[in-house]
Amino acid sequence: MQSQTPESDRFASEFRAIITYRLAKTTNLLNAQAAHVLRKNSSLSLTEWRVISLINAVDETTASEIVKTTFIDKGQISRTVRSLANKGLLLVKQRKGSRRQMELRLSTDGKALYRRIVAIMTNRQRHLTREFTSEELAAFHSALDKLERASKMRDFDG
Amino acid sequence: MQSQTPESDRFASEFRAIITYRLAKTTNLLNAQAAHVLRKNSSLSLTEWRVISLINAVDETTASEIVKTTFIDKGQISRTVRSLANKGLLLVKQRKGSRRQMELRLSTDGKALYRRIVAIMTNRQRHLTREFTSEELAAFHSALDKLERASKMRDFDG
DNA sequence: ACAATTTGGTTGACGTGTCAACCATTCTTT
DNA sequence: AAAGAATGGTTGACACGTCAACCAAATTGT
Repeated sequence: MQSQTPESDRFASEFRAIITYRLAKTTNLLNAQAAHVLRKNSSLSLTEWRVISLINAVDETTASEIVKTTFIDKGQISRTVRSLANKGLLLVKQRKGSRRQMELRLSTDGKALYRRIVAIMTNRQRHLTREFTSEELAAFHSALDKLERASKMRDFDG
Repeated sequence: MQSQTPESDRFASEFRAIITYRLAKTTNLLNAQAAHVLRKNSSLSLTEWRVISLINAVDETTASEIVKTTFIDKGQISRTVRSLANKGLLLVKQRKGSRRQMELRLSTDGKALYRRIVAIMTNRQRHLTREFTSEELAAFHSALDKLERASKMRDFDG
């Protein structure tokens, strides 16, 4: 092996400095990794997996609540919910006292699948954060918080 | 103001801890912001903008070099290059001594556009990192490096 | 009680991302 | 010099994300 920097060096200095570029690249790599792991161990897409773990976490929820927490598109959630229900992983029923809100829960199969996959994903999470001290991790989260707040602004001309 | 957590609290604790989830969400918010700013000030997509600034940085390059540095899909780069060339922002010519490699440079229009947009994007970058000390910024980059390295692993079952 | 607004969810159209197959050219090996 | 492998780039098919229009139910204001 001759060099472990796969990146051409002419680009490196300029672009490593641009935070959004770095962030997008790392996120893409991590999402691709997650998608790969999911494909290998299930028939879930990344979004499906996120929805499943979200529902598992609170036991029972609605589509709109998922939208509010994840910022994933309404339409995408709607379709993902249907696809999970079709696969028999999700139970959808009218919320009592409402003719519009849908109560979402994992089915028995859904719970079993969740348990199987979460074990793998927890391994992954451990692997990803292996080199982090807990201070580093906290600092990282706080940096993401700052960026998230700063992402609300829309105008940088004027 | 009554509370600055827009997120339903039932989800918060579980999910804030999952680093890839946090990362994906922040990246999506930032990408949406960038896309919005670009739409408002130009007719460039985010990928087009990235390709333009990449080319600007090195003055002259090829499609495959862009692929290697960005990890953006070959095909997508190919189409983006064509679309930029059609808009007159990019000059594409056969690299001398090769009948296959294409030399990519910004046209005069491309350079002018770059200068106009980069001013806005630099404002944005400043705004995004305003609350960061330089140590925090360095720590953040180093965290991304670690994650990037850890993203190479593919198996977490076994 | 009525209209106006908001909320929960679905759908269609369209743009972007991703994968794999493919072709022509160049490099390596023999 | 020919065969095989690697490289640079294009294309088509398809999955996924994003936007806007829409509908029905629920809430608010008068």
